[in-house]
Amino acid sequence: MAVRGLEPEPGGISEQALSILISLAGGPKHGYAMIHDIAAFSGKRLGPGTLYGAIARLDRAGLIEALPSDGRRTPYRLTPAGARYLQAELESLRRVASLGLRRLVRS
Amino acid sequence: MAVRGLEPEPGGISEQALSILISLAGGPKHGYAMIHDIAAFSGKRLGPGTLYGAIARLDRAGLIEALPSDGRRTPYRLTPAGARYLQAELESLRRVASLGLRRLVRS
DNA sequence: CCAGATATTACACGTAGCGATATATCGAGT
DNA sequence: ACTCGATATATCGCTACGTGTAATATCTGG
Repeated sequence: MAVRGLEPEPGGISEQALSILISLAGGPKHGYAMIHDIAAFSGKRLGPGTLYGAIARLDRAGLIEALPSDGRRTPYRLTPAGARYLQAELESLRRVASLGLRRLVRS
Repeated sequence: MAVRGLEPEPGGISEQALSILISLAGGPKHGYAMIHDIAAFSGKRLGPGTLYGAIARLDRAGLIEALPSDGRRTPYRLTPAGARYLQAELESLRRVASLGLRRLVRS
């Protein structure tokens, strides 16, 4: 990661936290719904510890924010800063992944 | 990460460890050379603690292996398992990054 | 021959990731 | 109405990863 302290920049965020942002890019969701969404598009199922821990950190970092809760569910959505951050991160990721794949075919 | 225990699969690996694999996909390198290569293609400079820690874990996991050292430098290369793992990981990553970007433009 | 780049090792700290566990509520079936 | 499984979140503790820093040694250029 890190979202160390408060800034979204320094070391990047973990793949798990990134999954949360991607999930929220598809529209506001509460935690449990993210688990299913993320499992659907990435095949990886986050445990509750990972999920709610990461949500709390992303919230603190200002990349996501809570919407009014109905008591049982607390939905979250991307903040504008979160959307900007996610886009930059994904573009960089896609670039690096493509580079790696090009290197692999050569060898 | 993880490379938890020994298996390459369970939770995926960190972005830093992935950078090492990508760097080695471009040919065998010793640690210090990886730092420069990774900085060149990703813009992120790994500290020695991060780098050599991750190298040790990847070696233990069987994704990379050491080549004969000249005493001062110890080069590493991808193992076949490491190459297979890297390819699967990068393809999945590129898929997910593209999905995230598609979701972003819609909103 | 001296300074800076190269190259690696070791150590300690903070914290993220994760499983396990606990708790409570909702919906479907009987 | 009752039960069972799915839904939904909170919390705790362990492991180990990422990181900076410092120490060490060697090679190279001026």
